Amino acid sequence: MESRYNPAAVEGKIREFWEKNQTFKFDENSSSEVFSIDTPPPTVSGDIHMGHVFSYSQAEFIARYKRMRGFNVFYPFGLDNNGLPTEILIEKKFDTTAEKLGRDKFVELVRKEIGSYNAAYVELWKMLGLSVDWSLLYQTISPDVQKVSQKSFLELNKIGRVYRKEAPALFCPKDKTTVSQMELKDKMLKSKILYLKFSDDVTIATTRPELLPSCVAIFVSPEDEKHNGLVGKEVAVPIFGNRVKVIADRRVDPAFGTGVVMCCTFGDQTDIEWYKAYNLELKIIIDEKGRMNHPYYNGIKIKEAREKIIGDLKEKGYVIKEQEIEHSVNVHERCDTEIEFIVKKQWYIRYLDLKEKFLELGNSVKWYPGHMKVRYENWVRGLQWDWSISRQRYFGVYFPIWYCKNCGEPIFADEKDLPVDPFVDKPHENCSCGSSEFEPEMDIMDTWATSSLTPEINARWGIDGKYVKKILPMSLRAQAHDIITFWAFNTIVKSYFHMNQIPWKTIIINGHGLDPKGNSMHKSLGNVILPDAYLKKYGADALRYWASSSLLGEDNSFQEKDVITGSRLINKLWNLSRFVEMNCKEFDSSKSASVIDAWIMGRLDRTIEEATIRFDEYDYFNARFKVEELFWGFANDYLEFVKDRVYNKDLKAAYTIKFVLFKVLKMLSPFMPFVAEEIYQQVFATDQKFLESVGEKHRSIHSGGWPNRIDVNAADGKRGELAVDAIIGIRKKKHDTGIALNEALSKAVIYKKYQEGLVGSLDEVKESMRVREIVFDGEGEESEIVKGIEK
RNA sequence: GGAGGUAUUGUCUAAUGGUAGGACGUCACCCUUACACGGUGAAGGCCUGGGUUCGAUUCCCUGUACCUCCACCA
Repeated sequence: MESRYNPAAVEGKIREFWEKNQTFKFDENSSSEVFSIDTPPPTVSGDIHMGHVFSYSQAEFIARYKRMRGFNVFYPFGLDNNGLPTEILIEKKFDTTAEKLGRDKFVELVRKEIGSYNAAYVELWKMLGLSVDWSLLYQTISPDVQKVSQKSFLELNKIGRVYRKEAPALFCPKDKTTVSQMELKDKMLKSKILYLKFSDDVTIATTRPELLPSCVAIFVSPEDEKHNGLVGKEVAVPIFGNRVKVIADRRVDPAFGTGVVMCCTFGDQTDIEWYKAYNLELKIIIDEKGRMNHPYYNGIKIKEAREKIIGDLKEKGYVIKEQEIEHSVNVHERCDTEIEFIVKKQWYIRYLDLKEKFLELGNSVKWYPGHMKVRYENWVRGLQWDWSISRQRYFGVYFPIWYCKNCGEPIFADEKDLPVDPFVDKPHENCSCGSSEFEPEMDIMDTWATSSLTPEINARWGIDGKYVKKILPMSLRAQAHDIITFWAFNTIVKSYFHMNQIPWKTIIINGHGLDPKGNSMHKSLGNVILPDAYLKKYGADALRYWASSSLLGEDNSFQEKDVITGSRLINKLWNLSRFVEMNCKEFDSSKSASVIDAWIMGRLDRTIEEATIRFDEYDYFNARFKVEELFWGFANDYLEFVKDRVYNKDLKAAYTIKFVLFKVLKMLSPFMPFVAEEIYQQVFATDQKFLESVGEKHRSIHSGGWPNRIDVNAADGKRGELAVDAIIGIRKKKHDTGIALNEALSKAVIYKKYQEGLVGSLDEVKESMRVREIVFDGEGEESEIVKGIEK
């Protein structure tokens, strides 16, 4: 072995070794129980940062553990490269927009460009040592996945779960697309609130004066005595002069503004509720390009419209008061643009009637940590809308639909033709009205409509179906907590509709990797930390060590020192292995009589038990913690105590060291797979005699052989503990009196009460600390063992 | 406004109904034939206020702070 561990060189070599041996290949013919893992396909929209490293590593520890436990692990990977994020990526790169290029050219450009991003992504994940079966790689934009997604849509249509409806939709004027509830965030914005005089007794405070032409009613609170008298009357809208009714509704807060609200179609969600509840008129004044289409404005932009009408209102004396306020508004999370409402025909998935069912399904999945289920339940209970899946964008999965140019009827594609591109393909038959002229559905599907199908995609449902029976429901879903409400939820929805079962038996929810100050990493904050430099400097194992440094579900800030700690552990493991290579070539695997050997074996046994229990609960952190605890005791105490025995050709001590290292290496290998594999190959794989003694037969350390409990002599182990305490006591005395640890002592004095307990292990204590004679004298304090030492 | 989570030394993070372990940093000592990318040792901590208990950092309640999600914001 090299005297120094070189992660960069070793990791490359080991990756090749795994690839050549197909170590992580899912074995289709195996009779072993399958463990299938559903992992998030990362959005291909920018760089992979430490946050990704953090969460993906955590699922990976489980994959490696399960594989070693003998499961036939199905561990696929996906790339989410359709939809808006991908479009924005390419638009930025070429400083253009889809609108400028036109649909066809734009889609072609994205398709061409996306390949290089994919490759870079996969490369980095490989560098990090994800034990994925890369032959199972999927992309959400691939024809196969489009097929699955379109099939899902057709199936939902068959069972009456999709419908098309003209409905108010959240709309982003900048991206020119409808967005879902999920894509909104709050933002504090400075704004003006105007107090507008509608009549002598009606003054309305509004931040959206430009919506005045779409004012269809006025609302007051039923408890508002000041304005109660107005209910039922009609009031004229300033400038436009049309008369609108005053209605009482409890959604009005009499204390806000003037206590009187105008309802415009639409300014916010309450407007929509009122519109529905009171069957109000619909006045659309913002078009799909985000421009005002009311004649008064003549096609100008929303912000310009606001300026224009404020000027007009002031001029005509309608403005009583004007205030600067700061209020939070709904903005599109990707571009920070204020959200508008438009009315449009959209495809929806109808599921509001199934809340109870979804709660029940959520209950049949095991959640780790358990409290994450509550978030899911809150989301389901609070659902108010069906799922809108239409997006007015270009690059994504197309709806498999055409509309008859004559009668407008939608024509659904045939399942056997999937995937279809409605812009290129045509229906096989004429419309029932006789027309043969069709136009394609212009919209694409919401990306979640596709990524909610990852279990079905992995199972190749609708492709060749080859894994449907083998892997569904999947054993495990791993994801972060921020997308419980859509990814986890929507996946459950789709699995229920298509498979009538839960998508996975267990879900683990990881936290976020944060920046060193504890803030989440965002490009806009400029605090994104990329793994590349750290990967180069410390290696993948050390980064993975950081990723395993907090409990499942907890956030953890990235600290370089944690990576350094990981590389210290790696270094120690390496050097200890070198010791074994140099000194433990010869060994005797028969039972040792040493109580100190029994002590370390006892600790090893307990560690195996605990690490196994922890891992089975997806508590990788404490599994690692227990093993590490044992390892440092093994390296700094046990090895130091028995070194002299090994130098003096004690072959049983040599075997004990080799044995413990072997088991520790196995248990650390899910966390630091590269160095573990390298040591396994160099020290153990070629040692036939040792492999036979432990019954090991795996080519790779990761292929199997998670340690089983070992047979230990508990009584000897207990005596060993006292001997170790005595040794540590002498070591401390040596330190306190300034005697070097390797210096010989003529005598050590141990308190009398320990005499009995040390019968049979005195020689080992003497040998470890190089003491010629041990005598017993004195009573001593509670926890003290050693009274004194003499040179 | 609602829901969930978190609060441990200078920093990051565990465990625990009987005053807390590790890492980095700090200090002291040691180049002991695997490792100075090392070893031995030291100093340093349980957010506030209640309650349960013989005893609480740990359980319960309250407050405060922070994080996440949801709703609202005329």
